[in-house]
Amino acid sequence: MTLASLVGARRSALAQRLSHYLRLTSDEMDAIDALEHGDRRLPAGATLIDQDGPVDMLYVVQHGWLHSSLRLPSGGRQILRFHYAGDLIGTSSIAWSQAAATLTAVSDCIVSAVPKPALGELFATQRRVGGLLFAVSAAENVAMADRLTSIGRMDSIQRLATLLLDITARLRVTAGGVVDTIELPLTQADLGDALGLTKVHVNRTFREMEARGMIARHGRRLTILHEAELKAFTGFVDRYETVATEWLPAAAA
Amino acid sequence: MTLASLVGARRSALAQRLSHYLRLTSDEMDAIDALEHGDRRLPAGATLIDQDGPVDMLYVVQHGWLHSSLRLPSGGRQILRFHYAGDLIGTSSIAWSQAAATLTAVSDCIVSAVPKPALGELFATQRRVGGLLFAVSAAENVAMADRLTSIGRMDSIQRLATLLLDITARLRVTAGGVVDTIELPLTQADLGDALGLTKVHVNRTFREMEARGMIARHGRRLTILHEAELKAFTGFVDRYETVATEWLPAAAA
DNA sequence: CGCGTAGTTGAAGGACTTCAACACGTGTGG
DNA sequence: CCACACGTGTTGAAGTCCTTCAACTACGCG
Repeated sequence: MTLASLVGARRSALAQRLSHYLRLTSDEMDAIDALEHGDRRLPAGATLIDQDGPVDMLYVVQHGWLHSSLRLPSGGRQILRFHYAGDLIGTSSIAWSQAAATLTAVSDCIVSAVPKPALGELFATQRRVGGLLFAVSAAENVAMADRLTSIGRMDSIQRLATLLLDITARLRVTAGGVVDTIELPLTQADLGDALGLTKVHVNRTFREMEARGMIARHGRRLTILHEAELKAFTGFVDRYETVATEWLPAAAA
Repeated sequence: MTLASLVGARRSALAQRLSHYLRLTSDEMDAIDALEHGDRRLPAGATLIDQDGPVDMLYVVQHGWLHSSLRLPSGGRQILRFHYAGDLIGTSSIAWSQAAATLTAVSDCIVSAVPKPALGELFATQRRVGGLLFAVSAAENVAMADRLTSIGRMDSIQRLATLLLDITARLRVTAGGVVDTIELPLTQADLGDALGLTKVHVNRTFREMEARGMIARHGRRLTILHEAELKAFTGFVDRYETVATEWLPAAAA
């Protein structure tokens, strides 16, 4: 038992996330909390990690959201995914000592640093948690595959609709309860970089979706009007709702 | 020590792959070999797992290659990635009990079945191997991000070039030595589904690349003529060459 | 030899891009 | 306090890349 657990201090967002999938013992939660070595506050727009720069840390998102992106030789940019509270990010530093992607804060954020060896220790000492992290990583892989499919095989309306559904689904987890209106801190240029479109065409797509009554916008506030229809239309599946855990061994004594 | 290791029987392709990244103890290799419960032989074109079908197994590719794909409500198909000897596939079954994607044999294949609980046991008993699998999964994530960027932000020539470079790089690992000519068992329709293009346009792109002297084709045999230039042109990076392991704990005694 | 699959080509059309201009809101310095 | 700059959003017109449709060729296999 750590002091944190005795005094009931707030758990790491990672521990909260993982306990959503699996009932963790307090030893396991303590071990996850103990990964973190210091918080870092990021204003919206700040860069946490820069592509091709050296990295020896991972981070846990505690609050706010970020995105990871790749810069192209030709000058373009592709936004790869968005990261929310409870996500373990910068995992490319696990496989290499150079960052594969750039991490940028979308909103004001708080992230906690995790040294790589601490994660190694977690795999060694907590029998189940490593497996659970692997499962979450597999789920993220599938979510990325969905994005790939969206960009490779759908038109601009479906692409944008899928992304908006994805963002609202993820934001709801932290917001709690039913939310159908979200505050989007992304520019249309950002959305274009995420969708493989130009900002001009993102704008036209927004207006077309409004004209069809799919969404409503007021400034940066965006409302999805017919969510069920939109999900059917795009074939959207929330990959983060559940993760199977029955295959994991029992927790260590 | 298992019998297999005593008599020097062939190691699982997964053990071979992992020992490329990290010097494994014979205990660790035995544990990895012990994951596998029976081989399965697949002719080219056969389906190993069908999207939305039930799954309770993972597979290790021992020989040949496969691809995973998603079918769209609209009838289209997106090929997500190719899997080669040493890959652990069907990992979406780790996170759910339904398959997220379809797995299809590209060439004649041999795969070994791995029950999910066996993998859980591996995470519990082999301190380092779980972490290594997590690192490999992180690398796969980045490779997928590269594909996403390719499809989202590149024109057809760059997309096709990137894919061809990727395939030759991966095939070389098993072929061993320098190979600049590969036998492509993929149809142009397959390539289109992988690249987010139509088969017609894949054909035109091939011919354009030939005309520019980038590649040569004779039937299904394909030669990359100026690999270095092509890599610079596309910004291709082989994400599987190395995986950092210095952060892993020491092997169990 | 004929049939099916894969590859190839042309012509027309459409989705998205590019370029360019303007509108709007916000913050900052004169 | 207003002028101005700047980032973001919006719109039009022209152009490009890729798709669609349709036909035809080449190849392998019964």
